[in-house]
Amino acid sequence: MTPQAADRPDTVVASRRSKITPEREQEFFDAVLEQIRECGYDAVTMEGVAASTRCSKSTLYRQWKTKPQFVAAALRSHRRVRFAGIDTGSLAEDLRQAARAAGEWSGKDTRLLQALGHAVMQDAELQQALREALVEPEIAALRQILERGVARGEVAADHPALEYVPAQMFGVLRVRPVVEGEYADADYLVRFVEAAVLPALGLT
Amino acid sequence: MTPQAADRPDTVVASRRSKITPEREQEFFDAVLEQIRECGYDAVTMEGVAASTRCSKSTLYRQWKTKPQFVAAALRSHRRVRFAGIDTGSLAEDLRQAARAAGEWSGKDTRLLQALGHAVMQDAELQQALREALVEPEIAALRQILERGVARGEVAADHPALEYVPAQMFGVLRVRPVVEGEYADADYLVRFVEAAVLPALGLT
DNA sequence: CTGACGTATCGGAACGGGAACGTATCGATG
DNA sequence: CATCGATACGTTCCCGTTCCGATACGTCAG
Repeated sequence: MTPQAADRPDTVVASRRSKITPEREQEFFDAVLEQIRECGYDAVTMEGVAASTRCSKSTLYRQWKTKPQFVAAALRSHRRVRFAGIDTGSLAEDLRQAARAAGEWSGKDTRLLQALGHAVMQDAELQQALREALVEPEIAALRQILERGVARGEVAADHPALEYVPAQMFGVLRVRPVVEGEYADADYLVRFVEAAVLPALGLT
Repeated sequence: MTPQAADRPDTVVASRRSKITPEREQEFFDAVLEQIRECGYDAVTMEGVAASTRCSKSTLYRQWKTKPQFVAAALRSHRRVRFAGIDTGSLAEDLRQAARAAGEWSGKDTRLLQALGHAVMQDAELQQALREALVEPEIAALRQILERGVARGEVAADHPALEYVPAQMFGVLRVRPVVEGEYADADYLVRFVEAAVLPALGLT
């Protein structure tokens, strides 16, 4: 169960009949995600991605059988946890930092989530890829922050507001564009945390 | 600037060479909105709407020039304020009632908002129709509830949590399906109001 | 180590198939 | 006699496939 040269034969063993370097692959992924953000999932075309990356449709279809699979692969490559590594020793400060981190999110991934929000209901693989890439890691990281606060005794483990914190953060993030017409930036989110989240948790 | 019979000549002046009664028209609107909820905006077809209402495509295109205009008309006909008429004399109770009202929202209009969320970025008329039909009236009604609470002295007019209440309500409403995998029902929203919103406003 | 050769992959382009928009025709009907 | 429903049509668009020449990688002889 410890394949070393077997599963990644490219860099060392070389050969690699595919001439697509990981960097090149990432260009494809970046391009399709960008087009999704701009035009929505349905409006994205393989031709468009091919054109914008100056590759051919054949190349894309050689690597991924179908458009949803291609998009799902792009999403999986996108997995990154932005709330990770936040641990200041204070729950209030952790949440402020999380808000700040989420603010940089704002434009890019919020639009992605928005654009894929409904397309996801049609394709199970897409659904799972989206959750695993953008939603669950962040939620889990946020819950960890809260649990550490509970462990330090800053909040009671059964405090009723606890369970709503992740939904609140993501909710405000996603909904401000609709309600106020502009994306939620770091400032807005930090103010929100201080005005609503912390007081609800009893952290003054 | 006060055309009365001119812009709505149908009901009273009647006759109207169009044989489409307002009830029939509403059937078209209901059908297209339902299909949008199920399949998303892009996947909705005029043929599908025609089939499901047993009318012909020609009939639809005689009344509305294009698909976005048709959908926009359907949205405009959908305008209904669900938070209106809430006035119990207590801010906390008003907010609980609003949460309950929003819970019935949940399935139908949340899915609609989700499905149109990105299509709206392409067509300005759609954008405006969606905001006027589903978003602004509810926000305005919610703000009125808050203002009455301020007027009664239940909350300070400059309480920092005030401005975030609408975004919080809508945010949690829209995001719970993504975070927890199920729609936000009335119970969930009322618990949320009591656990998070009211404490943040200092209403115990 | 070097240089030529075979071959698999690449990019380009064209193609078939299908779906949906929007138009047009036509008979039926009230 | 205008409007309805049905149907067929032209157009456009995109998915996914296929073919072809060009290119560059990997290999091996010298």
